[in-house]
Amino acid sequence: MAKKKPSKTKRAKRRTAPAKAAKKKAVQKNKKRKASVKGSASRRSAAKKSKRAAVKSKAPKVGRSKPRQASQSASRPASPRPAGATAPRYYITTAISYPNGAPHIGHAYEAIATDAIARFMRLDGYDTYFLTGTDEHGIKMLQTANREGVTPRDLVARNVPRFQAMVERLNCSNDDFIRTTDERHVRSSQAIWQRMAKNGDIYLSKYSGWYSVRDEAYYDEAETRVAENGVRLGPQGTPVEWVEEESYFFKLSAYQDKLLALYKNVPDFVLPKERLNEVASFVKRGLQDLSISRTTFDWGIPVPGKADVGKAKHIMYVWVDALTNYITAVGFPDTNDPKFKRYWPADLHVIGKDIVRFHAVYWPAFLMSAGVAVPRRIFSHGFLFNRGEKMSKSLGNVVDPFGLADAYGVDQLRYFLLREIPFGQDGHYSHEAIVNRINADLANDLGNLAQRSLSMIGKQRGGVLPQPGAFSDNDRAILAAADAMIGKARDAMKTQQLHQVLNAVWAVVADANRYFAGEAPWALAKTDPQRQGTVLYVTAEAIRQVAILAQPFVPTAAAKLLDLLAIPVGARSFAALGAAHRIAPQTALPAPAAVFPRYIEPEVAAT
RNA sequence: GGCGGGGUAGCUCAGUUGGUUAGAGCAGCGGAAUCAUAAUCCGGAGGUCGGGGGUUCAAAUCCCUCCCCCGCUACCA
Repeated sequence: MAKKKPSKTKRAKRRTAPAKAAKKKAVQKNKKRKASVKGSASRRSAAKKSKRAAVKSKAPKVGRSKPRQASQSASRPASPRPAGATAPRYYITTAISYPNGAPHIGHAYEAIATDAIARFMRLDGYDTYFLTGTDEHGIKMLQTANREGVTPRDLVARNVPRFQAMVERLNCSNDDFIRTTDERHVRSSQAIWQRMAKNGDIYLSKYSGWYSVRDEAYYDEAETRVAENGVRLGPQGTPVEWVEEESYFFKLSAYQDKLLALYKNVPDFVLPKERLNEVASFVKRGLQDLSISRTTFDWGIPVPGKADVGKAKHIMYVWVDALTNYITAVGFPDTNDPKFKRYWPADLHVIGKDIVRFHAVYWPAFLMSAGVAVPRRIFSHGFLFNRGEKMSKSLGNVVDPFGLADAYGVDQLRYFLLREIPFGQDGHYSHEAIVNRINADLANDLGNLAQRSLSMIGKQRGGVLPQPGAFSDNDRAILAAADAMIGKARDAMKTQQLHQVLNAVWAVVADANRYFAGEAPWALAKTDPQRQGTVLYVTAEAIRQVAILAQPFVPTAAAKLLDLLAIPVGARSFAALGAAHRIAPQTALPAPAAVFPRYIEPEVAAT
């Protein structure tokens, strides 16, 4: 996922190093079907690396960056929105992406996962509001623009559309795409600032430390050393000088107890759980006040009011500006806005593990100071690592979201990322792993099952779904397994275990294949047509439920499959699952067509 | 350095209030079937459960210790 901006506190530590690399491990292979029943999941520890990366300390804002994506798209195939005034509401967000470059797979992963959750909740009857967007201010943006000889505004105008296009390409169903350069966000940020100031939590002081012009970073004195010639050098070997800059500070230190109380009262405020433990221990050690403005550059939101102290013109530094996007989108500062009243506090902020602290510490503290409710949950996902270089060999640019989508298909990419990686843990992707999932789970297991059963109905049943006879024990068993999916899915979704949802659904696909092979309807065609009809009916019903539950993950293909089963668009929500809504017999079905094509290695041309 | 998590089949993992022959998926091997997207089904094989001690009638599961990996954090220079 992504990370965001760095933080800094007065002297901050430097850390610049980006993440490291990946671990090792090998690849996996697999082909055939997979699907196991129990699930496995384990999310346990997510390993990860990243830590450094995040903070930096440079002078002014600096960039955040990374993850998330956004955009609102209009496409969103299946996934009707129930909404309705009486429906429970669900507000979910991704972190906003830092568009100082092109979107990468980390942004795509976060967008896809968040979209799957949003679609799931919608299908389950929640009036869901899904937000994503871009975090456009900061010194990194300014530096990138300068390097390229354009203005920050030009840079943003050029890059943001790519993020919007990515979200659309990935078939994300976001309801809004916020940009921190939106006028609404400027007002919102200034409003929350004033609320915090009014509460007595903002004061003017000095942000100082050993600053390296070359590194554009502040260092702790301990990180510096004096060279033989008397020049003090930073860890990178560059000269540093003592700099004091006027800055506004937020009294984060005053929120230690309140934050600890929050973590204690809401044990699942941060998931996976290990992350909350880390955050809590960090807070317990004591919090320093936070520098929240800068005067050395101006690409940011101006600090409101009498902010211009002396000659210095302050702009907000990163976090206040960035985090506030979540309330801006629902109408803040107008707390009477219908959207604000309905959707805030957010139910879930999906973010990268590198920015957990900012969301679990700063954000709730800002909100408490401003007198606004805190979000209900922060879910931190892991990082993705490309295992091996095989991917780029014959596929060229596959590491970028658009390239991956072109090479494998959007549904296939979504399925792979959400099924292969326990949500919350780091994951690896490789061409082999993706192809295995596509062919084994999608093409062989589900696609082939649908194809063989539906084509049988087409060829031997005149395209009409048979009227079933009395159900046998085997019939009842597979139907019961299908009926039980939604319960398992909801259970897994309570803690965003997306891979477990898919695990439960595909376990039924495996059951259905065993059932189909065991009943051998192709043989029954000659010996017992009535019984064959029952088997085909039961199989179609199982596929129907699988397809409905697969919609959040593979929206386009699932919709296509439901079309093949002639399921009305209005009967595709989770409310249609279970024994009370069996597929209607004697319905004319359209001619079957492949829903999940098998991935065939492109001809290597080659020499 | 402190705290926390983890080292189980080729790969990804599940399994710990201790107890029959340690499980799944994928890969691999063999067989069946032939409706289907060279897909499906079945079966065997495959593991000193990181190493070493210990407790116990019995330990992957408990205790001690060592090695390695990862995360948060601290500090040393």
